[in-house]
Amino acid sequence: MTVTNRNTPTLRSTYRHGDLRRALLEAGIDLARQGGPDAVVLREATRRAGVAPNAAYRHFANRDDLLAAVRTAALAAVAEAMEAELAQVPTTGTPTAQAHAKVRAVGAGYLRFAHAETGLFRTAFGGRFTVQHDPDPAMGGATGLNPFQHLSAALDDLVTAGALPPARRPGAEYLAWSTVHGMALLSIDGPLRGTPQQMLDGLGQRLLDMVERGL
Amino acid sequence: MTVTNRNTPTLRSTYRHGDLRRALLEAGIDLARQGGPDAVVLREATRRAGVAPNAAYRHFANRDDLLAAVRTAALAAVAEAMEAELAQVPTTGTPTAQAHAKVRAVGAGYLRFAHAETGLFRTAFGGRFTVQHDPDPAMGGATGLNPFQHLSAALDDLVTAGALPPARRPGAEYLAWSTVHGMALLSIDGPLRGTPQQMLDGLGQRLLDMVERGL
DNA sequence: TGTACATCAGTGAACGCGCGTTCACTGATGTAC
DNA sequence: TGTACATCAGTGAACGCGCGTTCACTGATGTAC
Repeated sequence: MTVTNRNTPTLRSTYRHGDLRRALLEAGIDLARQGGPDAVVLREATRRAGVAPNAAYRHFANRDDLLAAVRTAALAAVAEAMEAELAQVPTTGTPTAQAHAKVRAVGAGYLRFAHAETGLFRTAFGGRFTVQHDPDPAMGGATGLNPFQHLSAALDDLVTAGALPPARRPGAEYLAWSTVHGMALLSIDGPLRGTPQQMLDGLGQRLLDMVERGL
Repeated sequence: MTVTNRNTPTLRSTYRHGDLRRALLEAGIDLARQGGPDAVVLREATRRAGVAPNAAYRHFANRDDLLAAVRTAALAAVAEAMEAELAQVPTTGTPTAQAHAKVRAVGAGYLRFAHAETGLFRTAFGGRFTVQHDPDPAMGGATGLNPFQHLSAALDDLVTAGALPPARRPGAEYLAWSTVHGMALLSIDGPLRGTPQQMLDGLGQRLLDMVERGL
């Protein structure tokens, strides 16, 4: 692992702390998990890492830089939740049925993540955010696809299976995403807050029915 | 207007400032309009009203109390946007057509408001919020209906007109609201940010098509 | 109508808070000879 | 292998900031007689 090369800048294999960057990032993720993006406080992260406040500046340009790293991790976690749902889609059944199931899996993963990991969800999608259109290993699970790309892929499958007219494909991800994003937020901050998971799941399924019929 | 009664606490008709409560509230609304809920800063509101910071405590219990008043005003503004759209629904046409048009009007009002008054929208629906189920003059326009109640009424009309099976009515407001809420947020904070109003309107119409078909 | 009094809206000054960030530093580690 | 040196991760102390909020006050206004 430790390859020192005369011609390239020397990379130290260890730091005094061990791996302070990772420790700070993980503290940040924990803070986000509990309190959303505003809870990602640089000083608190250093406190949890057992280090002086300014030590963070060796690893992150500033507080926003740390927050951005936390957000990337949160996006990856959303992608993993989707992948967990996708993995449960049976490979039996018609291509059409499978394609529909995949779209539902992506949506259900999103909704369940929002409910189970509220703080991380709000960190990923709570403030301003954009989506990348190219796979990025940092943002996905095994596949390297981010949440948006999982949705796109599922919709493409729907077209391939003949379950969605190609003419309706453009922009469809924004319609589907809107739907599921809205319910996620209503269930976190809005009037659906406090609704038991079971009812939320039922409502989520009705929502996905609506999208299937409506797209 | 000034009725002084021996048996009830005396109500002064004027204050030194004139009406500091209103001045602070309006400053707060202005701050929210420009920067969302976090921008509603008590000290800044007093600055704009030309008054010492602590003067606010004569009229609001604390900063949260001021924010709550601003939020109520923001909700009323959303309701008014909906009412403006509803007023344009032609009274000709079948009851079914009218009912559909009303649902669309409510949705379009919501989406347009989110785009035109981003800060107020985020103040109304950005953080934790609940909806009242009883009309409250403070929250509505002429009707006193809040945004949620407008949506409910429109869906009821859809059932009455026979365009929505009664069995599907319960919970339908959450499905419809989710859809439109999600797009509103994607167009404010998400990947739809910066999309021109015209395209957003088109996407919004497709979204409402989807809801109509899917409900 | 005039005067003494009570009310209470707004003042002026100060508080503690926790934050992000900068500075000059120190001393453990890796490197060159 | 040993020694002198350079690097740079983490330290310690301090900063200015703007915030919400509390305190004792003052003086314009309305009220009672």
